[in-house]
Amino acid sequence: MGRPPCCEKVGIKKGPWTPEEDIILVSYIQEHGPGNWRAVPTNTGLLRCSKSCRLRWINYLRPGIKRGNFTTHEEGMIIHLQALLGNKWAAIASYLPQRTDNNIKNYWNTHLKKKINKFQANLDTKMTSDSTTYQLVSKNYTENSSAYASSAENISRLLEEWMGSSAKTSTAPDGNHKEFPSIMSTKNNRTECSSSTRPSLDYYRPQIDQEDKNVIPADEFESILSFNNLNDMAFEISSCYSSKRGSESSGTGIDQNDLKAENNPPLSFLETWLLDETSGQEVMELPQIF
DNA sequence: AACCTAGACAACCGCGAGCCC
DNA sequence: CGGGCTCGCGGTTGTCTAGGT
Repeated sequence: MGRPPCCEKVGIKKGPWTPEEDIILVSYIQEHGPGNWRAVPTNTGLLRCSKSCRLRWINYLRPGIKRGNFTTHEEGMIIHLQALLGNKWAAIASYLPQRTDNNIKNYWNTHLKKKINKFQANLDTKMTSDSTTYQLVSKNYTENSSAYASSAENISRLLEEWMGSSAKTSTAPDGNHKEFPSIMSTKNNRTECSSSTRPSLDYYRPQIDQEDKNVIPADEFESILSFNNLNDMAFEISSCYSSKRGSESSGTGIDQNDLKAENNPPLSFLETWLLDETSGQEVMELPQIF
């Protein structure tokens, strides 16, 4: 077919955007709105291809983009959504409205994948027993995520078993994050949930090797996987789900605030949501396990 | 001080889907 | 129906910078 590659035209600039270019692009979009990217370079005089303009806007200049460090809450959401959805960064980003798919993808590749790999390596070296649950946790975080996510049944089973054998709550301090100047600033509205009835995760937690700087601190990892994070994620997903369905969900009589307040196992809820989404059922019920 | 290396993030590329004519 | 165009997504590469030697 031989479609000419993007930005192959002579005179098209590549590389990092300058502040001047950003200003031109933002000014144009403020006036005309995003879209019709083909016309942007022509009308602005920018020596960039339309695709580059679009990416610059979406990934960097668009209002509402939160930049800087990810919070542990966001990390937890990404980890579990990645396990559920695979490398569907756009889908994952839809649950983190302040983050772009590119941002999440980069963060996954540079931070989270390593963290999980280190955690797994640590588990492999430290845990020699043949615990069923260890195998479950280990399996959960090392299998190819895409293949793993391909089976809703498998997801359901693993998550349910995993939740059934976890998890101890730990306070997850939010990491510092910088807000993009002059853009929407949103704070996490987090609700603490009691977890007194849940068994300790200590058994599955990696042993701490003080001399090994590569080992992820157990507290940090646990905070990522903490019940609070999972519960928040379930709540946020349920909110999105609710907004997707609009009046349908109100017909179920389920109050999303109630969902959060009642300590429902979040992954069971996720599982329900996932399966429900797949089957197209109208009624969403929350199993009471604890 | 110079060089090297790894980490972090921005930007690019190739491909596919959807739309329009 | 088919071809061209545009947009969006996911993978990959490029660039910058901080830390180490």
